[in-house]
Amino acid sequence: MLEETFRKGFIVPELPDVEVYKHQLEANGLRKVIDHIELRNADRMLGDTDAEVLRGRLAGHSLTGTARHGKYLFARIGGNAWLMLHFGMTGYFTYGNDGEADPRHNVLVLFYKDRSHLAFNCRRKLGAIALVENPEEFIRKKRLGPDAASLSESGFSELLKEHGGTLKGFLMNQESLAGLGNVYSDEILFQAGIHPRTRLDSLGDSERKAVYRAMQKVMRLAVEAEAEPERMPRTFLTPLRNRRNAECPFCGGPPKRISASGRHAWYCPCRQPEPR
DNA sequence: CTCCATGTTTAGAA
DNA sequence: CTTCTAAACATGGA
Repeated sequence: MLEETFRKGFIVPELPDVEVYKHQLEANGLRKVIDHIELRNADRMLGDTDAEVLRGRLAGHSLTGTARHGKYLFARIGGNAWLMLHFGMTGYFTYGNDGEADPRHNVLVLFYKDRSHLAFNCRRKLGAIALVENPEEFIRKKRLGPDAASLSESGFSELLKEHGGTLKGFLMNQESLAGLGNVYSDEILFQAGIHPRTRLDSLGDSERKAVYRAMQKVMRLAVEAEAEPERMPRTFLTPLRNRRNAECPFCGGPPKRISASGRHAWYCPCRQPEPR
């Protein structure tokens, strides 16, 4: 069996990507005994977690379940211990049999007794690896907002009313809403037909509802496309980012790029008019 | 060689 | 208090 790489190239993991990683972990990494693990150049990603303690908690044990909050993935080790992974800007999994291709920048490899292995590849090492006792407490300590995929429409509307600033900033701030980053916040606003610099206090009920519906739609379709831009619907803006001669799927014109909330926001004026 | 992409943390300004 | 901006981190690609 060939090495199976689930992600290649330059992809920035956000909620839909991490949801896909969660499915990969569930399909390939659970209920098999880990023989040993390898940590490579992972010191700065481990934070307070002691490498030897992590080694001891994983070797000889199995992962028994998964959880996700925002961009954080948790794998249950058993008892009161979870392995927490954050994919930063360049993280992804590979899975294969021992002795096969071993990509550079693997920071954590779980070698199973059945001679397969699951590797966490993190080229820029801006992600994180940790041993966590209680995911809920971890989420509280990080001050993360509610998971974007777990909110009801009314819960989302209330959340919008509790915060200020711009829509783009709200969607990207993990403390207001957990899971979305630069790429998907743009996609949601493009699908909703609302300008990224729209202020929260100027939104009406119908606009709050439109953002919620677009958020649900974008996340569902992105996961269905396994978070690969080229497999997303033709009406998505995401595959056109940073592409030369890109044409808006609705008007044929070139999408625009502006600075918003410290990032480059892509949008199209044909359906996202300047606010006020 | 420089600049850029991105998430998160931290610092500081308004 | 909130909101916004910018730098730092790592590293390959343009």
